[in-house]
Amino acid sequence: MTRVEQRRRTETRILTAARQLFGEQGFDRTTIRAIATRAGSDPGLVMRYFGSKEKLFAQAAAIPADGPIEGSPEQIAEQLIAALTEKLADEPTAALAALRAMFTHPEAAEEVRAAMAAQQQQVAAQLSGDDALVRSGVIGALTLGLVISRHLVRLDGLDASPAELMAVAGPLIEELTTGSTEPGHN
Amino acid sequence: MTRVEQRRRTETRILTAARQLFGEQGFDRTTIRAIATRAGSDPGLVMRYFGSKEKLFAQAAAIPADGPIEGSPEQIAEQLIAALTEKLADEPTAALAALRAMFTHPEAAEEVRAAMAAQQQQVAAQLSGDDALVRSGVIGALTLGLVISRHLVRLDGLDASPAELMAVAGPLIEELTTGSTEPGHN
DNA sequence: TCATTCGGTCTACATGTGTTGACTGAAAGG
DNA sequence: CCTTTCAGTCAACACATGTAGACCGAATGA
Repeated sequence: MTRVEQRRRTETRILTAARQLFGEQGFDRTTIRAIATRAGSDPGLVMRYFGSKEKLFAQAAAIPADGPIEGSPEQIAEQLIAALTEKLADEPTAALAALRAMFTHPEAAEEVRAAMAAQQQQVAAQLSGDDALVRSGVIGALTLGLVISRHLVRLDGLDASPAELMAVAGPLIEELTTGSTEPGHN
Repeated sequence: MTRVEQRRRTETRILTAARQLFGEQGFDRTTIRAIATRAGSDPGLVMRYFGSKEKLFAQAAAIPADGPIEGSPEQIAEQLIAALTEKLADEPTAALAALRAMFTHPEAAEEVRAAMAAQQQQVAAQLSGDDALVRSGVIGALTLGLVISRHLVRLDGLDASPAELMAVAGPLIEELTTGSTEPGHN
């Protein structure tokens, strides 16, 4: 087996193991030794290939960017619902690591905040009413709450199929995007 | 100063410092030494008074139980909205520790899950429709998402006043409790 | 007043962690 | 074929942490 190929395989195994463990236990409770063991490798090698635990985490917990969101409020709602349905699908190991580490690891917190803020700005720009930012924020909060409740907390009713969940949550998002409170305070 | 009084004061200072630090940094990143320092005390004393870091955390991160929730769907909605408004108020240091530790500390996770499940069961029991459990679960998820987004993530639009937030989120809860999807699947 | 309790402080230990560096053997390439 | 490179392994170090125990001085109570 050629050397570059071998190296690539090992790096992949380490990265996969890191993603799993960071996602299962968070940053602090995950040790380099545990990652190496699960990857069938060695702590020293992990360090040599990724530099430090921090750098390894940065690579493992990168959040894949959502596609752009634009159009009329109805189209916005449609895209948000599609995106959320995807996030509720099973085994989203990619963002799980960042999500779990978010509360104890400052960099992960920034990662998540940035990802959420980006989507929120896009949505708010298309909504009318002076509470557009609040409404888009609530959309983000609802999304975050659903993902966390399902995948991290494993809350009782949230283990239903994505379709069933969206049958309940979908109308909420539509209401948040299209149903505008009239301008002017109460 | 009498001895019992002195002891009570010191214990209180330690418990307060513990709540703050656990809430700010989570369980793993909070050290006994840091707690002792913030409390103007000593690590050994913390151990002697609380037994272990685990026991101290258990006392510091106990979640105050919500009052019972019951009545017609309209009354349910009203009570849920009142409870959420309270949770969105500023400085909820009590549950913050448990909330932040939830994702890395198994016991804290159980604590939060139990608290949420309890409320969820009460709500679901009063709702009609065969998706009652899902709807009450989504209520819990929305609540969790809002609290986390506001206090932990500090998401952009969520720094509005509780009143403004509830003007947006309130109708969602009403819809989830009163607006029932008709029995029978789609 | 004198012995005792106990809040408080200090030091030390065992352990687990990230990280480093030396070493080994096989692939690479002239 | 011989030298160089490099993936992989092993042992060790420096450090932080939870925890235990010795010690000191003031409040307590007989």
